[in-house]
Amino acid sequence: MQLEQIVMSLRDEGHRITPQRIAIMDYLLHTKDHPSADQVHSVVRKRYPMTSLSTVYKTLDLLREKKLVNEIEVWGEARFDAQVDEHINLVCLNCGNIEDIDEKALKNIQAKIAKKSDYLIIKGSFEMHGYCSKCKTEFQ
Amino acid sequence: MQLEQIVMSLRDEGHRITPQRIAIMDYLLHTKDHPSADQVHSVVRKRYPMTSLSTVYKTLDLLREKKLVNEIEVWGEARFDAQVDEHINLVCLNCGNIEDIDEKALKNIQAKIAKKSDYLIIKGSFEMHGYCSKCKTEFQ
DNA sequence: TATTTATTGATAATGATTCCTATTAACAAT
DNA sequence: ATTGTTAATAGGAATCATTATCAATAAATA
Repeated sequence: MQLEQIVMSLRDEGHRITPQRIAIMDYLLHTKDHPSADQVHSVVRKRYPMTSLSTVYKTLDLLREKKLVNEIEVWGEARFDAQVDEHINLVCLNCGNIEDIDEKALKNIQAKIAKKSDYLIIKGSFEMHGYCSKCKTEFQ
Repeated sequence: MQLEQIVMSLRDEGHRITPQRIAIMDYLLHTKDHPSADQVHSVVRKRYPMTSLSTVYKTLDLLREKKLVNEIEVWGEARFDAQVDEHINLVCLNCGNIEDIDEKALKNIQAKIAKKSDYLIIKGSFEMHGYCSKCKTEFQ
């Protein structure tokens, strides 16, 4: 999704477009870091020093509600990602790095479970934990 | 896994077997609640009032390290489960209820990802979020 | 340009988890 | 069975991510 589209859809729903919100969205759209709220704050602050941590939290809440960002919990901390399509998050147990990986079979599984279980399924959240390419040499 | 086996394997590794540890393990082995540390504490306390929350946390840490319990994060809170085989956790977005569901295809996916990615995969963690049978009528 | 009110920033409050340490008790050795 | 060693416990303090509060600010509209 493009920044322009996101801005328009937010504006359409009556939300105000502030420099802080643009900076946060722009950063998330262009990074693969899966940053925490605190990381978002320090990165955005470099260009927009007037951005507070409260605002970062509130903006991330808004973007999550609108399903414009995905949130996963790692080590008791929320990590954010503009990739909102169904995918698997690879989480490094050593350095905390996160990578996205696509897997077509997820859709099938999701459909199967939706049938099999008595839950009304809204979304999947799939993680695999291990050691990333940089860390794995130390741990095998 | 049976309580007896767990006790033996812990003792073999030099860990002491205390009434608190037995009570915690016994509860986890016999519930489907996926309780939080606090819930474990209050349930165990009914039978063993001398059990402290610190001890619950430390016992859960130990059991997690020994891969005798599974831990997942829901709403910023850890939830525990004696089911340690690969499975999917169904999480209710309304009441926080968690159910386990088996899905053979997970093994295939895990194998595929292990090949496809450059991560050294240790374990998977699969969740599907939605509304449980009790809650879903209010939300559709 | 003025008006309305959502948003922001700063700080306090919350709550799950971890840390700390004197006391207790499991268990091995006697 | 008794004792000694030391892991485990209790309970309170500390930590830290997140949420709540609210006066000041600035988008958006007329």
